[in-house]
Amino acid sequence: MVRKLPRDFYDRPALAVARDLLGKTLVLEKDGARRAGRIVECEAYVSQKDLACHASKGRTPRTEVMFGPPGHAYVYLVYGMHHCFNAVTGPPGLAAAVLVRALEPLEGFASGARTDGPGRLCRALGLTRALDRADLCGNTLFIADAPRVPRGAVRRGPRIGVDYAGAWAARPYRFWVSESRYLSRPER
DNA sequence: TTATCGATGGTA
DNA sequence: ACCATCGATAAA
Repeated sequence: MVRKLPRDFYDRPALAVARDLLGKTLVLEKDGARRAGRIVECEAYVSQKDLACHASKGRTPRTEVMFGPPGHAYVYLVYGMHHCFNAVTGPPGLAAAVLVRALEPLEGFASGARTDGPGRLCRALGLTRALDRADLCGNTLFIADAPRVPRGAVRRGPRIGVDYAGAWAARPYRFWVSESRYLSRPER
């Protein structure tokens, strides 16, 4: 059994957390079933000033968790049907999070289940807003430590689907493991 | 293969 | 009215 990431891991800038989450293992234990996948793609939403970050519109019931302590889940519904999972980062008062966009399946997934894409991975895990605000240092939903992905295997580029965010949309806040076959967008 | 489009509901 | 998406369908 590998070590669960401690709260300190999340208590850093979202960009650092995003980069370091590559290679780590996202685990959901539910009804005695354990599902786990290796994070191969994620995006940082860095602060309230980040126009692509949901918290940029201020503190609301939905975004409240991002303003709270690090190491909690922010799970929301997009387009009326897809859930997206984020890990809240940084100290209380700084609203930031990392969106997990793709997993390499490791354990417990139905055969043929797809984990490439933020909506698909949540569906494959059975992860919904029931776990919004869950403590990632708890025993249901957490991220386990795993070997660091070497610098040469990490790529970064603009985030997906945030063209409305002006200059923020162009910033290279998306990180992925080069040559993974499980990316939400094929590489090259 | 790429391109386009509709589903669907919480949020503001 | 707007989406941090996805799957189906059409075109080529």
